[in-house]
Amino acid sequence: MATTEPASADRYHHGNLRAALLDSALEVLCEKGVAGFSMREAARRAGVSQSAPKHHFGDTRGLLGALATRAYRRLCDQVEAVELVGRDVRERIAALSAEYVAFARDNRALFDLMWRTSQFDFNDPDLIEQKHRALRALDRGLRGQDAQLPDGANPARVSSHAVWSLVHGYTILALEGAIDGDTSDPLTSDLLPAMLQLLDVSQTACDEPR
Amino acid sequence: MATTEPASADRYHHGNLRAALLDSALEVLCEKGVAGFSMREAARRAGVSQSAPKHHFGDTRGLLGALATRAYRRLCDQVEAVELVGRDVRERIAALSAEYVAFARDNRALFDLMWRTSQFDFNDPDLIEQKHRALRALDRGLRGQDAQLPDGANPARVSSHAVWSLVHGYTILALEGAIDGDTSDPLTSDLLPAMLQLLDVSQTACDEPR
DNA sequence: CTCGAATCTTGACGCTGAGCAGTTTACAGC
DNA sequence: GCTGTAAACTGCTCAGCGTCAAGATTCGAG
Repeated sequence: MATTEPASADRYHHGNLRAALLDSALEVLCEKGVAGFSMREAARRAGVSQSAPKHHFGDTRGLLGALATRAYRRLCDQVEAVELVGRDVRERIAALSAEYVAFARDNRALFDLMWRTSQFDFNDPDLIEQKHRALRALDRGLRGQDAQLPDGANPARVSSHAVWSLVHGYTILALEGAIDGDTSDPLTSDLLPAMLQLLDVSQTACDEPR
Repeated sequence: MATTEPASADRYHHGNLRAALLDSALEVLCEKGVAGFSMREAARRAGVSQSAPKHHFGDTRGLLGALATRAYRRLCDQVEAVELVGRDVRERIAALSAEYVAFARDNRALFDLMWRTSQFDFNDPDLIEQKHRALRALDRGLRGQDAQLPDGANPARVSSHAVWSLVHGYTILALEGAIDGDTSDPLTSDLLPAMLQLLDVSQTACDEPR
């Protein structure tokens, strides 16, 4: 549980409470979902009093924010790991999409939390940075063939946003059961690849925006 | 407020409490969001005791479920209204997409609720029916040129699911601020149409599912 | 060693959802 | 018109929640 210290049970100062609380909070979040989350429960599982989290996270929103920060970091890491492997555009996009869906499936409550910005506030600079880092990594990885274009270039942006929107929408709808996709293994499920095939990522589009 | 009866303030039996509670609950939901929703508050605004809702909705999940049912019905009605007008495939899809985004923008808390199935249970047959009705209407409207195909036909399904996924994903990401799209007027904003243009809804796809 | 700052506990307040007993009303049968 | 039963609603109670204030304990710089 504790990362560095054994933290013998009866010490007044925990030593590594912030990390321990994040762990127990994640546990609670996964079990009970965003709606059923409770800060007291997280504190209880970390073996500290109910108001111990206050000093580290302020309030519940702060704790959830810290959890979301960690989630963005992990997603970004996984995305970046994939990105390096693939070479061909379609192949890379397919791999990234599968990774995205897999992340959502394996960290469902966390994935839920990430796109519910009303649950936490964005005063924490670390949160902002990690979120932007993840978004940039996704945008970079999901671009079409003109991936080398400077950041402001429109067509590539449209393309990556389209792919991301499609994958994100599919992820949610499939997990919610609105679409009959097989989320248990998005790699072998053929619905997402078939849909991506409909997206012409090679064309630059925007010739006539209307 | 009350739909049929004036319900003079001091009557023991409200007369139309179920509808009144749905109204006040919607009001609370819009103001406080899904997370800050409170059944007591809804009862308070309807002018009845805290436990009055129990008889009509059971518990909070039941109330939220009833709210979601109404939301599905409204979405379906709006979708069906659009569907009849457009004739050309792309034109119809564009109109439907704009309608979808507009609905989400104008009923944000409600839209949030609709895709959070963990918040309510699906024992209510009315809820199930309205949701299926809405999904079928969307699927019908968002199909490509082969819209006449029987329901089991795969390619049309893939096409409509792709469009829906893209629009749904865009809606969420744009509303969450992750994408710089203009949700204030999805009709004139050019991001969504540009993305839809990338989706080749005319081709039947699925030639090689891999 | 000392003293301030950081960390954690205890106790309290008002809020929430939920269950239970009781009160008031509507209504069908006579 | 009367009565009994079911429906609709109230009031009370309980446990759990987030948050705050005050106090106890420990750390660490000087």
